[in-house]
Amino acid sequence: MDYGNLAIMARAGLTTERVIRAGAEMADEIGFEQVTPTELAKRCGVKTASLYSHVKNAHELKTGIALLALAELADLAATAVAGLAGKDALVALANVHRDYALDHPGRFTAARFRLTPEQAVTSAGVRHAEMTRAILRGYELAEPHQTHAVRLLGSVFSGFVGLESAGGFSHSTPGSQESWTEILDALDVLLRAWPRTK
Amino acid sequence: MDYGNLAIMARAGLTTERVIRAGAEMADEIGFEQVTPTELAKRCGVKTASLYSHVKNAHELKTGIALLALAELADLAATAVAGLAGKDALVALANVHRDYALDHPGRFTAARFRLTPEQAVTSAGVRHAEMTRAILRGYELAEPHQTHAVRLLGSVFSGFVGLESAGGFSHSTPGSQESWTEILDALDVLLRAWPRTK
DNA sequence: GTTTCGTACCTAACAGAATTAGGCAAGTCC
DNA sequence: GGACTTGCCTAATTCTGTTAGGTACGAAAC
Repeated sequence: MDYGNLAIMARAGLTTERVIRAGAEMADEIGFEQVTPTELAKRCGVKTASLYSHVKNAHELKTGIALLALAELADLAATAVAGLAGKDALVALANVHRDYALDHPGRFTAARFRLTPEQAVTSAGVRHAEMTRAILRGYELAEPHQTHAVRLLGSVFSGFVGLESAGGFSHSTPGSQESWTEILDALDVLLRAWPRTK
Repeated sequence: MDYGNLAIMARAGLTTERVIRAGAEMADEIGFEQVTPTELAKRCGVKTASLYSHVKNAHELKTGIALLALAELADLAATAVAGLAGKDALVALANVHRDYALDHPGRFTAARFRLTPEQAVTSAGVRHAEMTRAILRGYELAEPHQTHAVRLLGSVFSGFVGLESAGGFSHSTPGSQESWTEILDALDVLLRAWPRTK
């Protein structure tokens, strides 16, 4: 065995948590799809095989990043909407999603990583639904309309931000920021005039 | 060389088009991410290396499937909305997206594959935007509101269908179909009462 | 009918990624 | 100081993506 480099061979001191956190940063820099055990090991200053002490395999690594992103996003959302109601809360929640996607593109796509049903119910995904439901209190929507509205908002946030970060709006005018503010205005109007025909 | 199997070694007769079409079917069966030259070659009854006569590499294969899906979807949308206006057109266009995603999950995620700007403008993606714009004629929205509305509709279609096929709505009541119809009702209301404050 | 030619397909080889097995050694608890 | 845990390593295996170069099928040219 080669002990020539003992002095610089200090342990990296990795844990599962740190590995996943490093993976999340890597996703933001080079893209979620490009996150690979080999590349992540290089970043952690460790041989590839050593990662497998902390993470079972590549798929579990990605799952871990997805769960981390969902939790982070839920935390940000919770503090953003605290103390707000009505349109202010709506705008705050919406912007949390958009800003997160712009600041952390890799984590954002990770958050859309397909989870198993068991993982999904354990994840922070449920907190997102609860939070969306919370901001709808100001609009006085009874069930089942409230659930439908929750799903609409989730769809718009996820859809708009997904299209925007995929470059879908970048080659036409006006800029996406204008559309975003007007769409939020429109959603506010819609939630107050929600059709309750049934 | 081994000529023992000459009788069953007839040429597969592949072309770029057929390879991509086979890839699209494969995506629907096993998922877009799992579409790989190795696996596709098996399906085509050909050695892996032989695919590279028709497709430059794995990434170009995926791009080809994405462009195919976008074109198919645009064709379906065009015939679905032909002769319709107002809410009928809105519902028809929306359902084309949802039905396509349910029938062809692999192709649907392929349609969201990230393209280069050059590919994007050449793709059928522009036809989608034009079609959405067309169904908005019935709502008499002037620019720039029309563009904002186009983007909202795109976001809702893409977002809802994406969440639904990822299982996002499958563990709560009511069923996603109910939300879908109510959301379309709501969008119709919204488009007629679109805020034009500026 | 033979020659010519393009190309669909092959074999062979390699690089890189994921994964497993087994071993050393660094820090910890007595 | 000895024993135990575990973080990290080396080594080997397998699988996928990709390139290079060759062979034969099918059609068109002569």
